[in-house]
Amino acid sequence: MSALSFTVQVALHTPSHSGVGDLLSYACERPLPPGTLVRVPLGSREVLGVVWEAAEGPGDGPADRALRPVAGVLDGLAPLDAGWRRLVGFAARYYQRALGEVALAALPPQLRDLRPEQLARRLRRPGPADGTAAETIKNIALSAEQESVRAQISAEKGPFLLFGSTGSGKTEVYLRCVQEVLEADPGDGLPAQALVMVPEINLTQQLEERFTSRFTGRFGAGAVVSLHSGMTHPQRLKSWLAAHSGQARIVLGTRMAVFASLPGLKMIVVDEEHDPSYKQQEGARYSARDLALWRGHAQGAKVLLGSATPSLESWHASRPATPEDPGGGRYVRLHMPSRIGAGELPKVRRVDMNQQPRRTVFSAPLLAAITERIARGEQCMVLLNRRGYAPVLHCADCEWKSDCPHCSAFQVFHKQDRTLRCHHCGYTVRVPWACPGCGSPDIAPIGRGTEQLEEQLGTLLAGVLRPDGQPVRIARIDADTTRLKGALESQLAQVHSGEVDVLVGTQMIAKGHDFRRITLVAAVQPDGALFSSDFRAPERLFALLMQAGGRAGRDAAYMAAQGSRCEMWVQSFHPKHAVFEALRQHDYPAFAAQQLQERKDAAMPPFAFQALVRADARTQEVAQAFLSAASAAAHAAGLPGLEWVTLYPAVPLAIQRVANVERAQMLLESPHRAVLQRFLAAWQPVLQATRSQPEHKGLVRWLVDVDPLTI
DNA sequence: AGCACGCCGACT
DNA sequence: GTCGGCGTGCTC
Repeated sequence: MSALSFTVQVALHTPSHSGVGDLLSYACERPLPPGTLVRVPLGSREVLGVVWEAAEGPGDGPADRALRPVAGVLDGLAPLDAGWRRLVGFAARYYQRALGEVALAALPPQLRDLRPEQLARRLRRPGPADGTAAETIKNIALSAEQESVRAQISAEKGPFLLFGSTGSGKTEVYLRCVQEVLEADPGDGLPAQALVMVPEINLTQQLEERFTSRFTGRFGAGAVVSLHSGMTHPQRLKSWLAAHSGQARIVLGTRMAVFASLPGLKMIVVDEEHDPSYKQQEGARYSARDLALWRGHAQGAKVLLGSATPSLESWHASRPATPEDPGGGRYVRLHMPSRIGAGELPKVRRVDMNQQPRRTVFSAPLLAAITERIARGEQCMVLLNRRGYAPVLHCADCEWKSDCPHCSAFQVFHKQDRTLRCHHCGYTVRVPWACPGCGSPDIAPIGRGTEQLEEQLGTLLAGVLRPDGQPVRIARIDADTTRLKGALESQLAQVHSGEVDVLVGTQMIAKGHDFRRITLVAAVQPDGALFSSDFRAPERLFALLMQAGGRAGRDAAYMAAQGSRCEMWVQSFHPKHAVFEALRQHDYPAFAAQQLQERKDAAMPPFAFQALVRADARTQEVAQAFLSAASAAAHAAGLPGLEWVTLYPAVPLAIQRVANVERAQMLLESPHRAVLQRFLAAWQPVLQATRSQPEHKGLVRWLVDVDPLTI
C-alpha cells in the first residue's frame, strides 16, 4: 500500500453555479506539477481534470473527510504550461464562468473519454516525418505597401491593426510575418509557433492549403494543423497534440483555437478581426479576438489583427496618440489601401426603390446590368441575408400568420420541401393547403428569402443567353444548400469553373472566397439593418457590404481583358443613408469617425463597457422578477463599484420566447472595464443566492454575457 | 451538469 | 409485482 501523502488541487468541469468550488482536492502518492492532466473520481463518475496551483488562503476543502485519491495520471503528456493556465484563468474570471468549465472546454473532447492507457497507446504512434526538411522558401515579391507593413510588424512590438482593402494582399503579409517569427531563434529552447485565426470553418481549408504549400518544405510535413469544431474528434485530438508537443508550428483555426496549447507561441494573427463569429455565443461567452490580444500580451507573442472594415473597438484603440489624446495608440495602425493584382474597387450604384413600382424585387436597371454581364460571360452575385422562400405565410381572410407555436417568431416558408420551419427552435411542419385559422385557401407568402430570389431570377432571366448560346445558370448557396458535408466546396467549385452565371446567397457567399470572374455584386434588400434597435447594426451592414463588394473584380487581368468595370449595386428605400454614402466612397475611416462620434455622444462602446445578465424562465414575469431581485440585492448589499455601474431595468429579449422558454435580460454599463469586472465578480454570489430563494423557483437558468455583441 | 436516490402511476 | 416518470440533493 502506497502512502497518499500528497494533496493536489484539480480543476474539473463543475458547473459555475452549482455550489461546488472551482478546485477540488485529491490525494496522491507523489507531487504532481500544475498543468498535469489527471482522472479523478467525482461522485460516482470518473472525470478528467487539470492539476492547478493551490488557491491562496486556507483551502475550503472538506476538512471533516478523507480526500479521495487521484485515479490516474495522463503521464505521457507534458503538463499544460503556465501560459495556458493563465489564459484559462483569465478567461474564466473575465467571462464569469467556473475555472474548470473553461479549462475542460479548452481541451479536445476526446481527451475526456480516453483512459490513460488509451492515450499512451495513441502517443506511441509515430507522427508524420519530422521537420528537418529545411528547404528555403520561394517567396513572391511584396509590393511596397506590403513590404513597409511587414517591416513595421517586424520592428515593433504591437499589437497591430492591419487595415487593408479587400484584395490588398493581407494573407501574404500574414505568411511573411509568420515565416519570420518561426525562423527566428526563439531563445527559449522551444520551437516557435504561430496561431492564425479565421472567423469561419469554411475559410480554414483554403488558408491551410496556402500555408501548407508555403511552409511544408521549410518546416516539414505536419508543421501546419487546423483546429475547429467541424473536425472529427480524433482529428482534433491529433492537431491538438501536435500543437501541444511543439511539432506543429502553425495552428490555423476558428475561435476555439485561441485556447490551443502552444508552448512556443510567438505570433497570433486574427484575420477579419471585426467578424462577430469570434464571439462565442454559448457557454463561456468569450471573444477570441480579445483573448488573443490578452494572450499575446501575457505570453510575449505579437498580435496582428487584420480587416478591411475593422471593428470600431479596434479602430478606436489604434487611433494615433496625440498630446490631447494620450489614450490613443494602444494598437499600431497599419494601412494597405491598394488592391494587389486586383482591379479597382467596385463602382457603387444605388437604386432608389421609392422610384420603383411597389413590391419590386429586382429593379429594371439592376436586371439590365445583370443581363449585360451574363451576355459578356461574366458572373454576378446577389446577396440577401435571409434564407428560405419567405419569412412568413399569411392568410388574406383571417390574418393568420405562420407563428411558431413554441417561439415568438414566424415559421419560415421553405418552398423546396414544402415546410414551415422555425429558425430558432427547429420546429417544422408541412405547409398547410388551407389556412389553419379559417380554412381559406387564400394563403400566401409575404416577403422574400434566397429561395424565392433564385426562382424569380430564373423567370426574369429566362430568355437570357450566355456567350456560348446556353441558357443562363443560376445557383444558390446558403445554409440550406450546404447542409451536407462537402456541399459548399462542390458548389463553390461550380462557381469557379464558370458553370454558374448568377450566384444567389446569404452572407455565407460574401466571406473570403476568391471568385475570379464575378464582376457585379448586388444587395437587393439591405434596409432591414438600417433602423435596427441594435446599435452595432450599421457597423455590421457596412462590413458585410464592403466584404461583398470586395468579391467583385478581384482579377485585374480578367477585368482588363473584359474591358469592364466591376460594380456593387445596392437597392434601398434610403439610398442616401450614411452607410451607403460611405460605401459609395469606399471610405471606412469616414464611416468609422461618424459612428464613433455617435457612440461617444451616447456613451456607448467603445466609450463604455457593457455586460448582460439574461434569465430564462417558464414565464416572462419570473424571468424579469429574478433580474429585478438580483439588481435590488446588489444595491442592498452595496456591492463595490455600484457608483460607477448602471443597472438598467429588466426587459424581454427581442425574441422573447424560444422553444417555450421566456427570456429576459438586464443591461449593465460602466465607463470603466475594471469597475464593471469587480462588480460582476462580487455580484455572482448574490445572483446565486437570489436564485435559491423559493420565489424564483420557475427560473430555468441565468447567464452573464460580458462585452455582448448584440443587445 | 451528471448521476444517484426516492417515491408514485401503467404495463407484463 | 416491476419499469420508469422526473423532483431533490450531492459531488473533494
